Amino acid sequence: MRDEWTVFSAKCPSRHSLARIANKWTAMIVILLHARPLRFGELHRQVEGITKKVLTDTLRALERDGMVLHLTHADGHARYELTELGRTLHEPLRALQVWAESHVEEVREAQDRYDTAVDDRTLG
Amino acid sequence: MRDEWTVFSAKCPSRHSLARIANKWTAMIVILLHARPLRFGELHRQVEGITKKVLTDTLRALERDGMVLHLTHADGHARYELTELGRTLHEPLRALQVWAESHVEEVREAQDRYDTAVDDRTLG
DNA sequence: ACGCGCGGTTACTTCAACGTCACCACAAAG
DNA sequence: CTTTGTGGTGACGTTGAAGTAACCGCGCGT
Repeated sequence: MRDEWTVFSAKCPSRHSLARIANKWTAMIVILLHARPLRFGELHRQVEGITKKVLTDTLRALERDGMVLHLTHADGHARYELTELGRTLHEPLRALQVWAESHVEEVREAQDRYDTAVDDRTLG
Repeated sequence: MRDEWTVFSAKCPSRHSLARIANKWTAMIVILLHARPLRFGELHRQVEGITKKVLTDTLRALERDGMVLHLTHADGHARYELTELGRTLHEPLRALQVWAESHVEEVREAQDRYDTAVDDRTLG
């Protein structure tokens, strides 16, 4: 491998990490787990639209990459929680959420402009 | 739509924005374009492993969402560049790159631990 | 005039993500 | 001891994202 070990080189391991964290499900799960450990069903309800399968797959992937732990608590229930490593992800991912929510209008307007421009071109 | 207008509600438009920006190709393109406007071929060479099709698709999507412009410069060549809106994305996405590149080792170790733990379980 | 590289587009294929549904172990409630 | 809810797993099908390859108009060099 050459010196520059960046996400821009296809085979650099950081490319895999980037793909894992630059992902909407990862972002939502990490943000929720940052507040407190959650049970499977709690996550499933809070992340609207995710299926049980995708939720389990994502949680397993996050466990494998060392961002999430699955631990049985004192009350006998298992909960998912962030590892040290996972905690360091919260700030950057939370920034994405903030961006997405605070620029909704600008994005919608841009889409409208783009779509009517395309319509004008195709319809003459 | 109810009051809470967050990425966690499936039909909130911010969910679409989150999906667009929480994406490895988006991240790489925005980071590169932040330095300076680039031509198609320059982007294609710098984002290793991306195909022309995926690159065009991603650029069109970013144009539509108001993050990127496609402008012909004084030298007669068209270049892609960030809009005002697109510039505001650089910092959060750059943070993802930094994270990915600086935690390569920790992630690799976690994967090793996870995989050997799974092996131990399945192989007895 | 001719080939060549650039910046795509298009048609078709492949593959990974995701959805659906059935099922299961376990625990608590009735 | 049946029923209900939780927390999954696994098989299977579908969709959408991405890969492949061929092609094309344009400008540039020769």
